[in-house]
Amino acid sequence: MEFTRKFDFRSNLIFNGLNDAELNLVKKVQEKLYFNKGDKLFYEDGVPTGIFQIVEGRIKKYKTVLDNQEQIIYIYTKSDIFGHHALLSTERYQDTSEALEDIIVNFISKENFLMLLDKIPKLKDALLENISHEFGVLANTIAILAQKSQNIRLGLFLMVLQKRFKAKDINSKGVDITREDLANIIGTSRESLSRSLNFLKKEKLIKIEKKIIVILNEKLMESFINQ
Amino acid sequence: MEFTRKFDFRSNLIFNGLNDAELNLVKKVQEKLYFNKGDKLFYEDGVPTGIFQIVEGRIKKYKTVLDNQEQIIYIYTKSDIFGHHALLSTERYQDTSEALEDIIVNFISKENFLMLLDKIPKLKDALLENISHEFGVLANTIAILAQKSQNIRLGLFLMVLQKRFKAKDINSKGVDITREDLANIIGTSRESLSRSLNFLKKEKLIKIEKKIIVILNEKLMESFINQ
DNA sequence: TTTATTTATTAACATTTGTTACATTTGCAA
DNA sequence: TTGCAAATGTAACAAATGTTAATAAATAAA
Repeated sequence: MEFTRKFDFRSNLIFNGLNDAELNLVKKVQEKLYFNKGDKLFYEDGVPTGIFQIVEGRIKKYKTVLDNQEQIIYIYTKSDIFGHHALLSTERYQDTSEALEDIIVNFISKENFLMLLDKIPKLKDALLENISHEFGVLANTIAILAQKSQNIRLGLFLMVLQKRFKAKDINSKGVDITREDLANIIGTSRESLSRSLNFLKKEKLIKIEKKIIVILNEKLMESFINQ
Repeated sequence: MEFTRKFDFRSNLIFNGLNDAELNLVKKVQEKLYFNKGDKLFYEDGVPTGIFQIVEGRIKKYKTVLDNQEQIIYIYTKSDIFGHHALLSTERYQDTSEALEDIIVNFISKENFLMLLDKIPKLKDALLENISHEFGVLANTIAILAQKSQNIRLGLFLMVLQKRFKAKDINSKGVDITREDLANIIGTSRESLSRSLNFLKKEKLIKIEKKIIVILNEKLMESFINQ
């Protein structure tokens, strides 16, 4: 399977198969919401309120471990849909989602979303397909986190993020993300992450300009990751 | 949320809401299959053939990383259902499933399963609920693997496995699993796992009898995990 | 601008984990 | 049983990562 697909949720495709009438139904119940950088759209253990689709900006979804540790599960970008898992599992939110910058999202309340599921049968199929795919993405993530060294984990997630950011934002110059967040993606500390960034720089696999990390040669990086 | 539930797929509940007529439909298309220890029920990258429910025995589901590394994603036990993700995501199998002992499974072919989905609408809802829940389980797993030390990872997965094995098998005396498999669950080497097992023994959190690992005091182990 | 505050980097040292090599135990077949 | 092969355990050393503390750079506030 293609590299990107193995680590990408592709949740933006959920509404893809709908016809115009069905899309109008969706649009009718969407509510545009604005959040500031650092705002939390929902909290771990909170009661699910609805689902979100990003119009502009990025959010991080993370789990808190013992109050002082944070593990980022995914960085969502423009057009991605999230928050549906908790709704469909009839459990509480399993994670927290927080805006990485000022963002705009389309919100659909739980009641409206369940109504849509009722009126548009193929939506259920699309969701089944999407969540099953996302399950595979998390399984891939587990394998990488558990089996790979820090340098390789970093290289891999930098590839994933650069491709994702460039696909969603024509102006993206590379991976612009705080070191703290990047450390919480690959499961290490800020200090130790710095060391790994230095290693990749020394190997001429990346450069850093104004804190933005740029992969210099994707082919080389891929062979580094697969070593 | 309850400790066990956070790490348990609960896939055995998928057929739970069905009435007698619907259950009969399911039974009619189930085919009993026998596998020997070490047999593989399906392979990573293989075309999905159908779904499986364990009648007797256990299987491990794992991903292969670069031919020489193996990451176990889950240990399935009696009554668990698996193999549905690949079918629903319309992708290839994302992992390999292998019998840990001689096993019996009920198999439902892809065609029959899709027929069941068509004839029993609530089955789709049950699957949506289950896979959404499983998504949360994998997210929890990621957080533990990425954020916790080896000793704590070991303690936690021993708890999860002991509870799972005892719930499904009245005769279970503890965690009976090869060291290689246990290492591939917590993401370490056999040698290093030995060291961690020794540590837990020294702390009087476990004992090992005839290779079977037994947690001596679940309360104590829980507070160790949450330190 | 200047200053304050946050964020990032670096270095030194401690701890954990990986690796290699070998010893021991266990399970199974002859 | 006996002997062999596989699985498990141990020890010593190497490498990777965690941690603490100090410095530097970038950003926000005055």
